[in-house]
Amino acid sequence: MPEGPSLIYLREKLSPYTGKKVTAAGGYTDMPTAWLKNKKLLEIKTWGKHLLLRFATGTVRIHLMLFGSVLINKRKKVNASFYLHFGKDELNFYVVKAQKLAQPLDEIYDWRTDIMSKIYDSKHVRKLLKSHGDEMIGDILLNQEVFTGVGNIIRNEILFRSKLHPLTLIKNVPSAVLTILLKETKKYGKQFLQEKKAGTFGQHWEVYERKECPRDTSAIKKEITGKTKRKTYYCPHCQEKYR
DNA sequence: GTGAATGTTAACAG
DNA sequence: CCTGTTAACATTCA
Repeated sequence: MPEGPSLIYLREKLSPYTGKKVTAAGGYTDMPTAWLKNKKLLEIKTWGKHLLLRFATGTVRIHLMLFGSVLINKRKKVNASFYLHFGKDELNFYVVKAQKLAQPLDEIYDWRTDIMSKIYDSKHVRKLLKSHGDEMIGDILLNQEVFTGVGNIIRNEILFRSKLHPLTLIKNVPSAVLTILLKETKKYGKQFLQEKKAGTFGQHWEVYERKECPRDTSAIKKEITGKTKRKTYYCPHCQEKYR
């Protein structure tokens, strides 16, 4: 479920509950839940892969990690790690991490790096990249402080679409290529969201889980690259490694 | 039945 | 202390 665009979609599905009052809250999460009773859900926000449920006295931050899921007015057989009831309606969160945030969200989060944010600022991201010159582009794309909301699928797809090799050092990425990458990040994020909504997600991957490069039919490589312990899919033929 | 996966981090080893 | 590895997560899919 979770990369930045999935969270936007989730927020949309939960939006009817903004302004509604919580009648019960619980779950096996470590987070205390008693404080939520009779509180009105004021706002739902996201920061990358964080779902933020804001109440007057604090915010619930939910992370779906790899296995998380959310059901509205439905239940699984297993217990929810967190749930909220709004009268007859219920939101059930499974295998999620929930945490209470006390501070105002603007003090915690920099919205400029969130690829799905209205105020996403690619110039700012470019500036952040300067201090990571000796790291590899494939690694930095999963750094949530820099590319907030990018996950492994987005990472692989935008590297391919930018014809950029994951092992390229950030300082060696030509400025024009970086511009393309930043543009593709935003663009593919939008496409990801549209496909989620349309139910066609996964049908248009160009490199992720593909065997063959759609540009030149050469073999796609699948291996752990860089420091991040995640599988990288790339075309060694058309994704250039700049030195 | 097995292994891998859209993620993160605490715990541990060296 | 710093750095890297591993396990864990009331999972789910091919």
